[in-house]
Amino acid sequence: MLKKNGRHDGVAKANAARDSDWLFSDLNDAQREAVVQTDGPVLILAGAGSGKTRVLTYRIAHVLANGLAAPQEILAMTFTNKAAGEMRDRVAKLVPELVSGMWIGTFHSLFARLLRREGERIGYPSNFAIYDDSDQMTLIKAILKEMNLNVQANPPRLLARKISNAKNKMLSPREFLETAETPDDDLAAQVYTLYQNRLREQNAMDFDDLLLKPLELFNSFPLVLQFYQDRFHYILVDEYQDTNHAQYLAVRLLAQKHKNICVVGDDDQSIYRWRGADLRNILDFEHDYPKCSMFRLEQNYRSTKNILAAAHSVVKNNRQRHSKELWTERQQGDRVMVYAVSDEREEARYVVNFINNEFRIANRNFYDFAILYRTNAQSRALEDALRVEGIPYNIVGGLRFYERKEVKDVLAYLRVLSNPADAVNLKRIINYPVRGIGDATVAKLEAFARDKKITLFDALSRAKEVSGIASRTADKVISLHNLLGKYISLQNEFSSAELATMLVEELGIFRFFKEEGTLEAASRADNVRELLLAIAEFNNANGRTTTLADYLQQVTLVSDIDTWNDKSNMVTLMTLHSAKGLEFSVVFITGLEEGLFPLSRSLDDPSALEEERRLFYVGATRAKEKLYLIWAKNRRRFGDLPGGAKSRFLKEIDQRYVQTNESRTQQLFKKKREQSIWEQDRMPNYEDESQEQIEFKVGMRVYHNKFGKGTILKINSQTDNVKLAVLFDEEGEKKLVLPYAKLEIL
DNA sequence: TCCCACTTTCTTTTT
DNA sequence: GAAAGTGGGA
Repeated sequence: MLKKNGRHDGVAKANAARDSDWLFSDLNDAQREAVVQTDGPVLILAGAGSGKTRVLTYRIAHVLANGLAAPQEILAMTFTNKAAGEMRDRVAKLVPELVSGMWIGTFHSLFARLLRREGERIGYPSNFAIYDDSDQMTLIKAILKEMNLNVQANPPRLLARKISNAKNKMLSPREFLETAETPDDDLAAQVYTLYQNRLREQNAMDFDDLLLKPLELFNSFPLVLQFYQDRFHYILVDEYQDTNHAQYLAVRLLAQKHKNICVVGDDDQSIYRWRGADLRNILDFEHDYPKCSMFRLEQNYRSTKNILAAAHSVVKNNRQRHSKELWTERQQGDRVMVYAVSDEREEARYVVNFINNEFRIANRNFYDFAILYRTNAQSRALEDALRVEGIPYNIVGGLRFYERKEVKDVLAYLRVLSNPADAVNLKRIINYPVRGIGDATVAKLEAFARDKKITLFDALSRAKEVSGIASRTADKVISLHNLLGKYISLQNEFSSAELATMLVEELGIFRFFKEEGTLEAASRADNVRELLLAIAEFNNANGRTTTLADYLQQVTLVSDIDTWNDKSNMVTLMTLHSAKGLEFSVVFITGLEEGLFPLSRSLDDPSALEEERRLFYVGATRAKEKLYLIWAKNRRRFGDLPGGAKSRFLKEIDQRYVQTNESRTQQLFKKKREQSIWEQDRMPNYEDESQEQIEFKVGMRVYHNKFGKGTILKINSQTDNVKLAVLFDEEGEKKLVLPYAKLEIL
């Protein structure tokens, strides 16, 4: 990404002239060749930081400026909305008058658009719902219940994964059932069958369906396929290494007529195998499109020589890759810093110190820094340290706004209004706010609906007919149906923002939070307010004609990175996965321990391990000037402290590019060992320092950084975790688990 | 049907 | 230490 260098200014001035100056002034030879080769299939192998987005956007601009195609004849697919938005903006800078009408977006959003237009043919009315992971999980749990199966013996998460894997292999429920080899798979196939039926009944699709249903549509309706084949003269795919089989097939079908398909990718940056991404799609491109042109972009404009060389020395250990090495004209730069620390808290303190140091020695801003980790759970200790130091930070991922309970509740109403067949969301709100319709009643209604072959929503209106539902309960059910029915018909008269506002008012949600009176309820109310604001904003940005379904789709298909604001001056914390495609002056990769990065689950699977290695490569190549790699000897995971071993990736780095500053504790340890070499080697036990459990006694005054001061009432040390009952002066009595509660003795 | 207290799980990564 | 799930009692 070359967003901040001055070269773009010249570009902005260029207009859509036939012979475009910018084509020559802004691109290197390889990039230019890739841009002007517009005919036929093109594979661009673009290394990290080699300007692949630039090539894609210039290619689109080139096609448009030279009249090779009209905007609506261009289809460009990415994986995140952020990437799509960036691409659109950059094309707009080059050829401002030619951008509207292009299909630029994520696979999921573009395919959803296609399905809203054409899905009716395969039985999906245009208002179909999109189920996210949690909807999916809710549905699977309901199915297990229906099948009288134990949730504990059959973890819904596992089933969801199996179903998704089957879908990614394009196996129908029947095919999956036929190929099932174990009883577990057999069961999964049965759940899959019901799951797919329920989705259809509820006019809903999950994320996988968004990619698969277009294929179903194309296969059943060749004329529809033909229409889109004719339409899209130029097709471009970003991050091609992350496409799965369905995406591969869809792209191939769409490109069949004009064959102007251009894919950009880097096999070294393929990190979504677990989501069905198939590396073969990029490795076999030449085979699939025999007459394709191939271009390699190997000049890196981002990182220093040291960073690039260090990253390469790791990734070259992978066997499944095109061999290649990036080069750069940039300076040698500092060596990559590798640090060993005692635990995650020290790790966080180190990061904070480094940030402060970088501020002193180099003239940096907060947005120059990124702290990367393998799992979201690692952010906590880092956040604590940043907060203590008063460093502004921004977390990408973690709890999303749209995943908060109160937000989901209101959204659930809107989703039912948009698609009344959506039983997953209807069940979510059927007793929210509490209106005396319990599980037993819902179960009877569901049975009735199934028996009469109607939707749950329609069953609500006939509650009186359901045997076993008391008359008073049936009245409540019917009044809910009336309420929903009223708003469903109001949809045509009011914008979705107005509708949502009226609904929240009528439900008395704010009143409900106010009565609760707690700080937490107030913040929940704020979140609902924010949601209403967001809906209004969406209406304003996209015009009043936008439907509720449009808004809900957008909400469901946003990713964490889409909402990240790279202009705010804050340190960014995020997972390595989220960091793909970004760049920062200074990058910290934390938690480089065997078992965490690479993750333990991948240790015995060579392909998975290679993917972890690519993830390391992706992380390291985000850095422009400085790269810090940190590992901790002890890290709290699952409550206990496994002795962490240094990640193999650290050992694989060519030491010529590395500077290792042993931590103070490690030096002490080394010194001690030298003094008494005959003594048994033992890692210092940091836990003993921080948790002198014997010190706590009943009656003692203590301090907790959330609850304040208090007195210990009771100590229960029978279990592994010592539990304390403490009477806090402000907050009253609380039960605390010692290893988690950071209690100080006063 | 609802509420509270207790237990269990969470830790891969995401459209 | 949070969130989600479970089970007993009102």
